[in-house]
Amino acid sequence: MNIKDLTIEQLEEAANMLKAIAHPMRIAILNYLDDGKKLTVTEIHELLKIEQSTTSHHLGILKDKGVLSSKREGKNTYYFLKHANLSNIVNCVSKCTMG
Amino acid sequence: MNIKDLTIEQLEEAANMLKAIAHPMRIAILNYLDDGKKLTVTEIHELLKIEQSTTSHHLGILKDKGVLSSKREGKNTYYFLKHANLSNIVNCVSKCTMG
DNA sequence: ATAATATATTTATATATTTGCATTTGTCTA
DNA sequence: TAGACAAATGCAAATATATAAATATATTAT
Repeated sequence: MNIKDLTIEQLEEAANMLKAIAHPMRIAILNYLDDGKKLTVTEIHELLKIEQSTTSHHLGILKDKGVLSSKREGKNTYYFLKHANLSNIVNCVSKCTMG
Repeated sequence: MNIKDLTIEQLEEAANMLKAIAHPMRIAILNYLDDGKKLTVTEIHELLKIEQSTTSHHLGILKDKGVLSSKREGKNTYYFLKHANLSNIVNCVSKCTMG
C-alpha cells in the first residue's frame, strides 16, 4: 500500500500519535525513555518537576495514543516506549532544534 | 550536546514543529510533497478538497514552523519540504497506522 | 482493618486550534 | 488601468487542549 493512499481514518490516527508527542513535557518524557528504559510516574514527576496529576495525565495521553505502554509492579507503574523506533521521531525533531 | 539536555526553549521548538505536522490534512499535504515535489496552493486545495483559505492557513502553519518553504512564481506559490528528512517523520508515523 | 504510598480521575478554568466566510493583497493579461 | 486569477489575512464560532487542585482508587505493610 502506498503511503499517499492513507484513508482519512489513518491520517487521523497518525495525527493523534504525533499530537500526543507534540508537547514540550511529553517530548522530555520520551527523551528519558530511550533505549528501552522504564520509569515510574513519580520518577518522571520528580525529574520534570511538574505536578503528579499532570504527569499522570501526560503519560495517559501517550499511552492512549499508542506511544507508550505501562506495566504495574506493586505500587508503581512503569512506563516505556511501545515501539523503539518512535524515539527516532523525537531524535529527528530534537536534532533540528540543536543546529 | 546530549539530546536529554534540551532546554525548555528547545523542547518547545521541537514541540511546535511536531504540532505543525500533527494534523490529518497537514500530514496529507506532506505525503504529497515527498521526493522534492512542489505544489501550489490551488493544487493542494483541489487534491485535498478543502477550502482555499483553509489550505493556505495550513501551509502557513507548516511554513511558519520550519517544515515547508515556498517560492512564488507568477500568480502561483509553490510549497515544498524544507528538509527532505522531515518526510521520514511522516513515513514513520504513517507506517504505524498501516500495520 | 488501618495507614502509607503510588497512581488515576474528576472537575473547573484558562488557553489554543480549526474552520470557513468575507475581504484584501499580489500578479498577470488584455 | 480594468478584469481575472491566485494566495493570504482578519474575524468569529465551535471545538479541543493544558493545568492543577481535590478526590478517588489501588497496592503494600503493619
